[in-house]
Amino acid sequence: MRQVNPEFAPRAGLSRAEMESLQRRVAERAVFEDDLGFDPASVSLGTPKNATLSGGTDVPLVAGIDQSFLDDRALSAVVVLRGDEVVERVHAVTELDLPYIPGLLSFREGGPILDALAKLEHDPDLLVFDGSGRIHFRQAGLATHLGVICDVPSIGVAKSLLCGTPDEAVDGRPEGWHTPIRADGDVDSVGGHSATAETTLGYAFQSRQYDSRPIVNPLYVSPGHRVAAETAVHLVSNLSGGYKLPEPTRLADAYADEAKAQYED
DNA sequence: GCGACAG
DNA sequence: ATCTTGTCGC
Repeated sequence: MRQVNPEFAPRAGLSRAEMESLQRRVAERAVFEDDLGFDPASVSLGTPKNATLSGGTDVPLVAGIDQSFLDDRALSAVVVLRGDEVVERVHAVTELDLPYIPGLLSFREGGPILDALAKLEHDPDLLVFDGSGRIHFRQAGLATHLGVICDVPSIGVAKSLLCGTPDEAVDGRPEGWHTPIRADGDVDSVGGHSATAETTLGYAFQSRQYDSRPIVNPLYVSPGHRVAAETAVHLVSNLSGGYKLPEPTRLADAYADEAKAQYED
């Protein structure tokens, strides 16, 4: 798929200040409102195998993206779904030039992910990333950064909270429960995007819970680009199928491990 | 100086 | 993220 805004692509050799500055420019360009180009209700698993809805529009293509690692190389995996059907899987192995630094994840994994996305024959209507979108110090997490570069609607699904504060305690909640993640002092207001105590950056969302002991932590869902926080949770809910992680992410995760085996000596 | 932090 | 055995439950 094509990079509509390549000027935001993470380049190697930037200073920390330059990376943070680029993130602010990304956040200014990001749209945290619905501009999907498709009906969110048409995104679901268990959609009939036919590729067309009653209205004549195509069922949206949803891509799940995840990484695995081999020494100092990243393996980025992308799985594209139409309903519950896998229509394409691609992966790329890329040298890493940065360590993991909280807040700068897109500079470590962004390049590898773009390499994988470039191999796609199908153009996804929605990108689902493993990590944060707007829930980020400069409101430009991985999902936002890559969503803006591709100018495709995107969502961030993280397994832990980078910053911000949940409205309510998140422990032991039932499936389907969700509560806003509000901006706090760690979050900067950027461009037209405020970061007051009322600003909803995303949601904690309980996708799965068991009747028994081990309490499952919620997911932290946030808008990447061209989607509202409320819609992002709705979409992730629609993409959930019996497991904690939404299906696109779960399949990309499994594919990243599967493909990794082919490169291990 | 202290705290706190996606993958 | 990654390193890893057993164990509990549907």
